[in-house]
Amino acid sequence: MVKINEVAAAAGVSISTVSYALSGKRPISPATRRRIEEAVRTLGYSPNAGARMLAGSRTQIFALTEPLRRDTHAPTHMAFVLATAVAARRSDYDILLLTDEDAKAGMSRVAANGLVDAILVLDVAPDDERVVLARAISTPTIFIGVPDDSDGLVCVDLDFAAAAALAVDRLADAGHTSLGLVGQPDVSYAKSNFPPRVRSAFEATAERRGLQAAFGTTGTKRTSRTATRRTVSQLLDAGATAFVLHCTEEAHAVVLAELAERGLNVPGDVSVVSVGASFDTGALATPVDSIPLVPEASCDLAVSLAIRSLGDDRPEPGLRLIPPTYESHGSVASVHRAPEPGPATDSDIHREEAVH
Amino acid sequence: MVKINEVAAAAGVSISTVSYALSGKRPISPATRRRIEEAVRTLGYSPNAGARMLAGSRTQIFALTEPLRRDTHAPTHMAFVLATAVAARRSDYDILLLTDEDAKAGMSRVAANGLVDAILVLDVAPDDERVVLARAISTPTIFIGVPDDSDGLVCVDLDFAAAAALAVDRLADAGHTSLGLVGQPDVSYAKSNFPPRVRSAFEATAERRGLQAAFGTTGTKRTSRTATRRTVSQLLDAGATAFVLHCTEEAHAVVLAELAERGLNVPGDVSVVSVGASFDTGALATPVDSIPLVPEASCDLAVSLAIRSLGDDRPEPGLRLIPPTYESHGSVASVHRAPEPGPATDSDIHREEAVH
DNA sequence: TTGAAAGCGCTACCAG
DNA sequence: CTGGTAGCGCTTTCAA
Repeated sequence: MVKINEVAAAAGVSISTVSYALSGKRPISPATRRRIEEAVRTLGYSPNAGARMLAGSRTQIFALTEPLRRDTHAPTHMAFVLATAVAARRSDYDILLLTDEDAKAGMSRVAANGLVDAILVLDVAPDDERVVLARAISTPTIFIGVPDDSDGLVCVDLDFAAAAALAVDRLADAGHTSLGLVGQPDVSYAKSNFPPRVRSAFEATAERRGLQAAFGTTGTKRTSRTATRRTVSQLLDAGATAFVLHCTEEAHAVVLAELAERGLNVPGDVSVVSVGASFDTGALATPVDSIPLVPEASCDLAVSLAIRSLGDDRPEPGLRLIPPTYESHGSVASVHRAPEPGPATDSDIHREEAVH
Repeated sequence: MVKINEVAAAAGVSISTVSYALSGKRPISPATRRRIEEAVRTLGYSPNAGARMLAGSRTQIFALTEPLRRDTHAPTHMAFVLATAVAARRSDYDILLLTDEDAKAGMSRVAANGLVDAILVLDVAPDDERVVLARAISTPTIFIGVPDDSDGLVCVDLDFAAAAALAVDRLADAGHTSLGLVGQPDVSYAKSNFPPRVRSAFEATAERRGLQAAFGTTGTKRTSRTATRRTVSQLLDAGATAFVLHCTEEAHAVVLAELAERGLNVPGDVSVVSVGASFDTGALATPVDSIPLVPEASCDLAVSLAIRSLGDDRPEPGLRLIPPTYESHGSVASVHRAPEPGPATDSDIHREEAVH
């Protein structure tokens, strides 16, 4: 492994000059800079990571903690890991994986031994145990996701509540008066932080707009075809003319297939909007309007906050909620014929039932 | 961050004694050892990672390179990453993620700057570009998967060929004379290293045993329900009375559903064996015999080889193929009635058709 | 069984 | 604009 003194010798300068040329922390004459860069290239020099850490107290490594529970949706998770890694590399950072059985052990360790400059927290649970730990350590920590108690933390996420509200508003504007939400498997409402946010915003906005709102999940522990089908039919029975989907790609496909089988046309008979999907809903059998969850958006922001945490303008603690965007794919249509007013009672209007 | 001299002071010994007590590289009297451990605990000492790297030239970090192509099957991939991380932590190693757009860049970098002690290569392609690089760098590199040209490399993998052969043999022993292989999406046969190994061993063993063998994939770029269904019916049309499955969990479910819909009973009418699955085939609607791919097996071995590479008994280059194991779940039955010998010609016997 | 001290390769301060 | 050099915190000889 070639070291800095060899580069210095090859370029005919001192090692401090090489160091400064590489870090850009002080002006170097174009001539010497060129000679140094030349030497670096021909010798294939790359500064020793350990020495750098020790001397500079910057490791150029971020830890990424991910509990990897059994019910984690692998594709989405992978998209976040990838997006984080790419964003980090853009700023010359590497990612150290912390998949500890006991998430706290890994975080404490890297916080204590100075292996990483900051910690990024993925797959945040409502009552995440990493929250208390983050407050205790001095290593800057950024949450990608919002725990119940986010006091004093720096958190980044899609504004799921606004996304759900946006979906409901669009459908309401199109004249729909009865909506159905096809949600995640039951377990996600306890273990993850965002499904509940979607659900309550869905219900609250529907209530505000005076719409009927029904809710159903796509399984117990994981997405199941039969549970999804059952939910679709129950939501239809409840009178839904529009669906909000907050579920896996497979569940999207099942919902669309189920509607097609019943001869229901999208958007002719039923309108559909997807919320928080991180795959391309335009590529489904029936393209579906989407208010997507964009991993790159959250992860880029998280990385830039992590980097800022190391400098002077440390970011204020608080939530950074990314505003939702609406992608049209033609799956929402206005309701033209007046809705047949059945013998609806007041209590029906605000009904919201869990279907499992 | 508390440092070694503080521990030494607290324990009333020299810093070298602390260092040796922690590394166990020389005998320490029980009394001093106790005092040191005590001090370490109360002070919460953890040796500075950078200093350790610099002085000891051991980083306690392994790089894990994973190209993360679009067609990567996320759940399987995640299982391997997790298994690697867990195995590494057991030996006090952390995992640095290398998801570079350009895999080679990351590997060269960590090899040049000494950030990692060894590199683990995941998701190996037949003509993987990381192969040439691995030969060029001095950082020990372990492949989890087998590239076409594995000369001089240390590779670990399930013996997919033996697994496929075992499946065919079991079915042949049960009296089946016509087998169908439900494989991966087409693209995997070019981009991945193991699907071709399964397919060719399947065909070769069938030929050796004098069986008919037909082959079909589960999609073009990714697993699709319709493609899988079509393959099932084409294999049945080809006369298959037994299926070997080498596909995703979803595809397994589709195959079983398709058989059930046709009133075909498993194992009464059709026998089924799964090869290379890393999920629980016993938990499917119809439990299926399995010759599983166990991520832990490959990853544990890979990690132990990586560690050995750092010591004196460096492992010889070469393939370490893990022998397959057979898990019964009752999905294979003997064929009792003699097979009706249709007007089979010689060319039919060895027919093998790709169904897409 | 224990200590003292020489580096590991780099960053960043102090000089010039 | 450029050099010299003192550490960074640890591991590991060399001595006792």
